[in-house]
Amino acid sequence: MSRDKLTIGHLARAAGVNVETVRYYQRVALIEEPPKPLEGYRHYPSDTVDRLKFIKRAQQIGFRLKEIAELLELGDGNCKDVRARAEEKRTHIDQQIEDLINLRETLDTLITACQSGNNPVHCPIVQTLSGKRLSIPRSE
Amino acid sequence: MSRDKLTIGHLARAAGVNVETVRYYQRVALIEEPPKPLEGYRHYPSDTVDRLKFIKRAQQIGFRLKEIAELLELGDGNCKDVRARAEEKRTHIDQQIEDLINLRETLDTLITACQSGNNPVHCPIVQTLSGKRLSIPRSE
DNA sequence: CTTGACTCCGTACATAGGTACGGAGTGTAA
DNA sequence: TTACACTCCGTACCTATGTACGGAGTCAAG
Repeated sequence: MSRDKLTIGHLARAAGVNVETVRYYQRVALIEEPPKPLEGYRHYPSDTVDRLKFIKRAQQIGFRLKEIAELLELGDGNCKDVRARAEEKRTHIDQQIEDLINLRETLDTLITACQSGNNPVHCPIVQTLSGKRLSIPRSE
Repeated sequence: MSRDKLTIGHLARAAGVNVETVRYYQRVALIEEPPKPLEGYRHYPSDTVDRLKFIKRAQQIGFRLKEIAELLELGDGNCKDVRARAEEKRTHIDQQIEDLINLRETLDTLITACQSGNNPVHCPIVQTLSGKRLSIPRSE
């Protein structure tokens, strides 16, 4: 399997990304740039399609490119290390969720005050942001 | 009240921000740059301290500078409009929370598979990201 | 009057993840 | 063979939110 050689355009279409994105990933060493033949275009092994899809999937579940690069280096056979990364990620996501929930509560408080107060001259939200009322939780 | 005139350094310290940040806010028209006197330094009204603090508080509850600029333009006395912005923001935060919760579940599934499977050669996480197992929810 | 701290101003750099452009070379189908 | 699509390559640009730098001017204390 995986015998085809692709040009960058075919590679990009196969993986569902932009050609420029492929070049960008080469620049940041996420994928390898095949040598340029003396004449003609570069040939990409079709494995690279999988690698690109891997990258996109990992991005979707919240890894950033730097982390994905590490995952790819760990590669297969380092299950424990990979799992550790995923767990770190999970902890971080958890914190983000908590922060957002706090934020939502603050907004709710403001919105409610705004609806009930109905003071057209001194909007409670503006008042609060101006530091004259209520309190804002410290940020993350 | 608010009769003092401040130099940019005093302004920045009073508001708890960096001098460069003040300049930046001027560049993006979030605060006004007072005219430069023929000699000496610019004088900032101390109201600007409040404005800077407003900006920082609004940032803490999740508004970005562009949105804050809009809030400041709406200003006081437009309670309904301000509330509408806050509600939009709330809706968006809600969506973010939902996305993150989905993401967390996906990670949990992967982590669990990784712990129970314990296959050192084919890490379930790597397998999944390689598109050979399970499924990843589409992103936001 | 000198020294040190501060301001002014334009510009570059930083992060993260790309996108866009322009000119030159190449591949291919009619 | 000509036209058109594609590649190659370097570079600039984009969003968002600032930070850093360097040289010149200014202010205030001693």
